[in-house]
Amino acid sequence: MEDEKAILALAALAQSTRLQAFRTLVQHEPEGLAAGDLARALEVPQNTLSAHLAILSRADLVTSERHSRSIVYRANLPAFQSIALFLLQDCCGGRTEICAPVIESLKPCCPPRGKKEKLRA
Amino acid sequence: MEDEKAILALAALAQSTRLQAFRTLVQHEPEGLAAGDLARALEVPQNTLSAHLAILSRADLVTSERHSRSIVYRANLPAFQSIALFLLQDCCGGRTEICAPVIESLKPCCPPRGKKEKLRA
DNA sequence: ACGGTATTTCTAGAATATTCGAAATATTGG
DNA sequence: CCAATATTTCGAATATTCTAGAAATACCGT
Repeated sequence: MEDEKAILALAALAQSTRLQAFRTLVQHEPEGLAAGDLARALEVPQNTLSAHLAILSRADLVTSERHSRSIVYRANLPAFQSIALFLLQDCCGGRTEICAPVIESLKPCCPPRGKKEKLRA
Repeated sequence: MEDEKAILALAALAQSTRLQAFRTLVQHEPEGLAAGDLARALEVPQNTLSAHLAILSRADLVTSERHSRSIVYRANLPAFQSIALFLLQDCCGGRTEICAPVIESLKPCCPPRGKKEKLRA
């Protein structure tokens, strides 16, 4: 991932309405959420949200698909993973020991495979 | 980590000079780099870089310490880890299966330190 | 085709960000 | 204290972002 893409994505998430929107879309994976429903959920005018969704879309963090009258938005999880990876590798690239703690912290949240969901803690 | 802090950090990194600056500081851990040296390395006027460093600092992504005449900046790696964690957990919170691939991708980059070395809880 | 619904585009004002020269501030050595 | 060095603050020009009302566009059911 090139810097420009990463910057686009970071900037897209660096705004409260958009961060909330992305979060909400993640929670509604994989069904997605119509633009209007999302606007209602976030209590934001539809045209304002539309602008934010356009920014998230340009950053490739969300995808959209028309479903009859509505346009259903979905979080683009692979793209999001790429951003996270880019950030961490950017830092790991120089310093191997930096990411290990992050991985450790992540494990309880995301059992890499197999084990039952222990995450109810 | 609250949203506001995360947004501050994301916005701080969502700018090419600042992203470069942070990256460079990570590579110079743990010695750090004087503001002037960093400006020279990035080929940016000192006062311009100063403004960017102030933003990174306000976002808690870098720390600074005076060393005689120079002010030495360092990447705040724990804070950076928090951001990465925040982003990933934000997403993992709703969807457990999302982070696993990220962890997988991260492993080759950051061997979990063969030893059980429990990096400082 | 018409009326109703869903979403986006247009537009514009206010707020914020970026850049950098010039001036100001802090620190050290003599 | 003075001169030299390192960094930050100030000021101003330019550019971008955020917001939302109004208008336009796309779609569906009848």
